[in-house]
Amino acid sequence: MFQDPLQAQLLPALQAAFQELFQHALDPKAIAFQPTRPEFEGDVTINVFPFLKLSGKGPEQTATAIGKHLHAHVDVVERFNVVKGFLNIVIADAYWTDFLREAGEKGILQFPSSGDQVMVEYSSPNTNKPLHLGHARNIFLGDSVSRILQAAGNDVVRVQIVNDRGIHICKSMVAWLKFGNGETPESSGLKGDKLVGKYYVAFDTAWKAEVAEQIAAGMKEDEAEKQAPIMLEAQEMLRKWEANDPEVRTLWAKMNGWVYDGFNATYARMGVGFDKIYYESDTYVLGKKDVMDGLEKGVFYKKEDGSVWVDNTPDGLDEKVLMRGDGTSLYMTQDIGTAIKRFEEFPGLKRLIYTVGNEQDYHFKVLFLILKKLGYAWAEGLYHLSYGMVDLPTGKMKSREGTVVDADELMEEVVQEARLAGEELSKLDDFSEDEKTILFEQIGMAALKYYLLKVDPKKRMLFDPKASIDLQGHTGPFIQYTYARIRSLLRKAGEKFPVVSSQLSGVQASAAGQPTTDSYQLNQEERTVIKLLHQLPAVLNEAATKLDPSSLANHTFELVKAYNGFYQTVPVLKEEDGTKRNFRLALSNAVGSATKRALWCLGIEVPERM
RNA sequence: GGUCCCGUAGCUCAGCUGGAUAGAGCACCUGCCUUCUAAGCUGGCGGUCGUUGGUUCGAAUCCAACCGGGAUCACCA
Repeated sequence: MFQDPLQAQLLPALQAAFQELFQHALDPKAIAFQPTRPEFEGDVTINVFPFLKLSGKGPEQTATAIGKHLHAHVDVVERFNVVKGFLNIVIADAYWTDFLREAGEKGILQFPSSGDQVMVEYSSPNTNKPLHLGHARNIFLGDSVSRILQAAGNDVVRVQIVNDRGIHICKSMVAWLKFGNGETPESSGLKGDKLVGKYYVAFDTAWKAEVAEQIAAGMKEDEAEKQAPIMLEAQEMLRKWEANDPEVRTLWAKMNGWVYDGFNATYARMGVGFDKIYYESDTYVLGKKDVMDGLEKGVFYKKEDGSVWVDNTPDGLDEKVLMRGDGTSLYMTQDIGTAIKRFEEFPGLKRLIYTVGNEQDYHFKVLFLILKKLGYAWAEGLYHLSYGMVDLPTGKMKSREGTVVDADELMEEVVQEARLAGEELSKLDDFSEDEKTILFEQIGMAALKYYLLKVDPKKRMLFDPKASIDLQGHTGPFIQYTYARIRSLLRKAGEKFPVVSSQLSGVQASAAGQPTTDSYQLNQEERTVIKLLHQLPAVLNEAATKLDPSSLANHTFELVKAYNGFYQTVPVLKEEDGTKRNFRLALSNAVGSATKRALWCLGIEVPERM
């Protein structure tokens, strides 16, 4: 469990002060430390309004008394001032310089191992069509949350469950047999998932034509939709699949194989991976036994037609069917069985996080409740990482209307845009073509990932194509640029002051070998940067707790923004005072390392130059 | 209709365990490249925090109602 080291010093001191001054105990939960607003002097502010009832004194009096006591008893409290009920505390420079030294030595964004194993499920596509923008939000979110949990000390198992069976893939198979003429990814040059998606669309087109024909011949619409010959073929295909028909199974395996090749190429470019992949063709048989067990235990009940239900009305939900009357399974049946299987396979698992869109909020509420009712203690560790839909400026994405944004095309576009912008700046003349390709890939992907991750996951968001390829302002490339400038600065420092470069991780040694942490006086810009750096671990902790990368993304932006202000106004290499220069190099180094690590948590790479 | 989520600057978003004069980016206007990378930095413009009421010393933040937008409530996945 992470605790802010500064608050760890101040909190007990504050409680002791209050006890001594006013003879009352302060509830630690009632105490809120906040960063002092920039218009006042101070680093940490304590709001004493909530304590007034206990202190029996006015706000100024209370704050002043506490301030004096803290100043007298806590080393790091340099001085304080009181504005109304706000006690603004100035923390000693030595505290910040000590922190910076540690940050340089250890890195601040890797917490000690908790030993907890956490499973994160994300992506989980169907195999009948390529990945799109909606998947991109899911995948970047799941990947980033996995990284954040790892940085916070957890052992993370990344999984996805691929929906590789069902009517959807049969549709692609039927259409491919009818219209494909044996087309393959090799013969067509099409990516496997794109090829299969093409036949899914072809199915839909042919089916619609048949429906229109039958309606023209006098059939009712819903009847025509069900009775269209091609639809009957797809259903027949599904039956054969379930009967293990060898021909159907072979075709199914072949086409799914194409899709996986395509998905893997997309995942590779996204920079994400999985430790284990579940397939619904394996898991769809799971759960029936568990439902029957629940029935025996009296957790579920059976209706006259033989279907099995759970009554969740006492919990404010509805009744839910878990198994059909004919004994065949439903989505819920499989999900129950799959969850149980996972905890059997990974007995050490503490938590299981499902990254799934918020249209399934109800489904997961019911699923988790059912597993609790079945008596599984681990059900407390289940969590639905629910995220909002991605809208386009033109409205909702609809696959039927062809308004989906393809993930591969999207990535290609942002990378091309990065190339255009990069070539224009003509800063990269000495880059080889290969180096440029890598750089533009990094920049484009940073733009895309940051754009999708900076927004609170649970909120619906708008995808503006123009803004997503922006390289300026509140963007991933802006942060990368700051990092590249820091790296450049440090490279030059290494050339000009070779001795210094070996000491960058330590602030303590000046050119003369004298310790400087005790006496170093921070200027305004240094102080601002170092405080934001100091907050970063708490932000990581919050991101890990809330499973929300956006807080980390936003704070990292604030940090590098502050650093840019420092960089612009405070000389580093040009500083003649060796102590100051070393300190500023160490500060730059620490910001660079932390930035790199924070971006890593977002799945974003950093270039050494750009 | 029941349940859940959302509504903050022209646009996109922070802030929401109640606290000081509500922030950032984009856009628009302005200044800064003979000095460490100008993919940067400065300054300016821009707000009845959906509405109304309540709780409180104090509300964008909590509560209620209403308005507007969305999701969900299948023997689909």
